Formats: sequence, C-alpha cells, structure tokens
Amino acid sequence: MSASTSEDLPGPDLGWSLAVLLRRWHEHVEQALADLPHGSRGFHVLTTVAAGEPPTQAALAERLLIDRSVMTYLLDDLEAADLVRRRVDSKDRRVRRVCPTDHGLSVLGRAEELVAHVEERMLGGLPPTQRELFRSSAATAADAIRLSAPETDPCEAVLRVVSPDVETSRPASDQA
Amino acid sequence: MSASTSEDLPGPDLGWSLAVLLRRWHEHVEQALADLPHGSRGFHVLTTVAAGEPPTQAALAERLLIDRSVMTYLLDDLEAADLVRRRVDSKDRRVRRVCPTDHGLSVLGRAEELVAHVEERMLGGLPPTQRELFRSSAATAADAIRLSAPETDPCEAVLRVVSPDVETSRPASDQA
DNA sequence: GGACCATCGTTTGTCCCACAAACGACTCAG
DNA sequence: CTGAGTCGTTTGTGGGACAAACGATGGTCC
Repeated sequence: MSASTSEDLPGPDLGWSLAVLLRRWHEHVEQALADLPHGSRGFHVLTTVAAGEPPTQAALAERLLIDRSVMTYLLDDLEAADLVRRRVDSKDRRVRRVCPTDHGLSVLGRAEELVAHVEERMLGGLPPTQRELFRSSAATAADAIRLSAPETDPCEAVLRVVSPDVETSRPASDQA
Repeated sequence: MSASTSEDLPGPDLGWSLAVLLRRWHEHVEQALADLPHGSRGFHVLTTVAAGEPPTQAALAERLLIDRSVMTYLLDDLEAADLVRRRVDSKDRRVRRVCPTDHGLSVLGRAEELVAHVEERMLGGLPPTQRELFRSSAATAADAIRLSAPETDPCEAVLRVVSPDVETSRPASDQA
C-alpha cells in the first residue's frame, strides 16, 4: 500500500516532461501554422476530416476532445477560409458532415510537412533510433487511453491534505 | 505521398498523442490531488521547491514556465495550506526564497506516490519494457528542449494559406 | 551621500477561451 | 399529432493567463 509495495516506482516526472514537450510543440506549431484559422486546433480538425469518411460535427468533437460549441466557431473559421465544407446529411438533416475542400487538402499537405519538421526538431535530444520508438510509443499509449478511458474511473485514491491547523501556533481554533 | 524532400517523415501525430496523454494525466492527477491548493500546478511547485536549494520565486517561475504574477497567488495558497514558506533572503531583501514545510514534504511524499501510480496506469497500453524507456525518453527530450530552446528561433518556415477568394463563386468583390 | 536605473514580488486591469445552459431545427416512436 | 431525444448554434458567465503599473530594495556612478 502506501509504503509502496516494493515496486520502485520511477519518479513521477512524466507529466512534467509531457507538459514541456507539448508546450514547445504548441509554440512552434502555432507559429508555423499562424495562417491557419485556429493553428494547431485547425490542423487537427483538418487532419481528422481528411481521413476517412466525412464525420459529423459531434463525432469530430468527441474524437478531438473538444466541446461542440467550440467546434462550431472553429468550423466557422475553417469554412470561411475555404478549407472545409459543411454538408447537410441527406439521410438526417440535423447532421452536418464536414469534408475538406481541395484547397484544404493541399494546405493540409503542406501543414503536415511543417509539423513533421517541428516534431523532428523537438526530438533533437534523442538519438534517431529512440525517436521513432518514442513516437510510436506515444501513439500507442495515447490510443490505448482513448479507447480504454472514455471515463475510466480514476477514483483510485485521493490525497488528503490533513489540515491547515498545524504546529503553526494554531491550537485548534479552526474555522469560524 | 506529397513526400517532398525524400525523407519519409513519420506522420505528424506526435503532438496529438502528447495532447491526449497529457490531458488524461491532468484529469487523473487533478482528481487525485484535489485537496492540493492548485492541483498539478501546486504539485510541480512543491516538487521543485523540495529539490535542492530554496529557489527564488523568479527562478521557480522560470523553471516551471509560469508567469511571475501567477506564481504569486499560487504560492499564496500553498502557503496558506502550510505547505511552503516564503523567507526573505537575508542577502537580498527583495528576494523571497521558497522552502517546503515539514507538512509540505510529507504531503509531497504521498502525492508523488499517487501521481506515480496514475502515470503507470496511463502507460497501461505499453509493454512494461517500453514504459521505462518512454519515461526516460520523454525526460531526456524535455530536458534537451528546456535547455536548448529558451527562445530557439523556430522561424523555420511558415504556412501560407493563400486566399479566401477561391472558386467559391466569389469573383473578387471581397470585403466590405 | 544622492540620483539613477534595474530587479523582485505584488497588484490591477484586460482579454481570451472553455464550459453550461437555453434555443431552433429536425427525427423518431407512439 | 404529440412528445421526447439529438444535432448544431447562440448566449452568458467564469477562470486563468498575460501586460502594465506600483512599492520595495539593491547596485552603480558621480
């Protein structure tokens, strides 16, 4: 239990490392894709839209972990830039299917190159062998999480920060 | 593919993978550390403060990539919870050095366990061998980036999204 | 010693963005 | 036709980050 069952857990720095990496990724990509309506966001949307069947906005939002209301103005801008188009589904007129325009596809192509370069640069600290492995590992882990944990109850344990009344010359008066 | 420069660049999914991973990390950690004043933020601060010499707020902020003004109320709350203390540096009275309290250290200890567990769970999709490698790779890459790129000019290339006036039956009237 | 400029931490103000809720359009079951 | 449910949009609100201004302190130059 608490005493950590013999497992010599590695330092919990993963989150921090990921945060740093992702932050840099953002900075660079956001800059490279400054012309794209919503930067990295728009890029992800475009990528998803371009792959496979034209998804509905709801599906898109769910897959990209974005709120539907956000997706609305996101697509508004992408559409204004002629990168995607909303088409009413003939089967279900409530639904809008989002498909890329030719322009969108060509832009996406260039964007992908740029992003790939940025990413490759980001992994500069790693020997080339590890880079690909890292990439694939990240993808694998992310996929596993996406599937396994739409709402995997993480209620494993919760930290208790005992109380503010410590030896700080605070007898036990406590709250009002 | 569009391919371009001979290099068979891997798909630019790294950013997305990292985003997914980091998001889950946040969700779970934020929940596990709900009692901690600023959740994962507070955790990182605590971790940094507990390691090595008591840093100044400025140093802390820089290391954690946080704005100084943010650091202020962040520490306010951590201090209110008796997890850290601000001590005026005797050499330079402008400076406040942040050091952990005993309570802070014990809380940090438990928090580290919880976080480590969350992280280990997050990597559930990876074979155990890859997990550690992934961790260390992430750490290495992140470190490299932190050092190399405080402001590494990323002005490598920028995407040009040509123009909104396309074949969309928009002759050239354009705005207003 | 005094004037000047830089730094540290705090405060204030502002802006942006995600999320919640209400709404109209539409579908489907009865 | 009525009622419940879904999809996409709009609107309102709140949180959080960043910018700038401020007091406090320190260092420098004369």
